[in-house]
Amino acid sequence: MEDILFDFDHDGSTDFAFWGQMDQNFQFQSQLDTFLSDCTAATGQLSPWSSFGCQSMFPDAQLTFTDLDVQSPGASVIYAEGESPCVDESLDVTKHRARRIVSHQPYKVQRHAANIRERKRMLSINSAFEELRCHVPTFPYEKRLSKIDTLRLAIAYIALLREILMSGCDPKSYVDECMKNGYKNQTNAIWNTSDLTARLSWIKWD
DNA sequence: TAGGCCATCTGGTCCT
DNA sequence: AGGACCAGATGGCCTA
Repeated sequence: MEDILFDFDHDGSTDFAFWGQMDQNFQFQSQLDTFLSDCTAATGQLSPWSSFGCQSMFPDAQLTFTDLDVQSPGASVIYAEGESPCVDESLDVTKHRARRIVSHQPYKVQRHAANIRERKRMLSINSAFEELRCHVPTFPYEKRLSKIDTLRLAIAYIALLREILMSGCDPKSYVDECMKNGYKNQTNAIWNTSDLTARLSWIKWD
């Protein structure tokens, strides 16, 4: 489980923070869309996201309207020029806090949003890798290919398929021939050709 | 325990 | 201006 923190500054005067325990296996994809759209829709009022969406995403989460530096774990506070932490409990404290937070909250909000977009982007890249893994030949007992191995094997596989096409031979007999005699047109092959042809031998060609 | 792989955060740059 | 893309840094997990 990982501690996470979301903080917001909607209209420059209101500030609230959210944090809770997040399961590492949390399925982001669908939730991210909701999160981003709710962030966009958020106004000075308590948003649907804060009261409902968060709780559905993070069952044991806490939602508070509070001063970030007091309650949020690990949150850093940037003080405005000439300011220092104040212990006065007057109304000025509220203004002081608001001004202090305003100075850095917009950046943090943008950064959180950018982080989420980046995570979403990486998810789409990873799903593409998963799809690619399904299209490259692997041994039944082989462990999951890494990203770099997936790319290299895919390159070698495409090259070999091109060779098969150019040769006009029966694919299976071409692979058998490669197994026996080695792959003749191997150039700059990062992926070991015998590995590739051995993988291809597992393919049911008919 | 070192090295490989991966997810995430972050700041910079480019593009729309 | 905001989002997409990218690469570097960092830390966690797993395996030899």
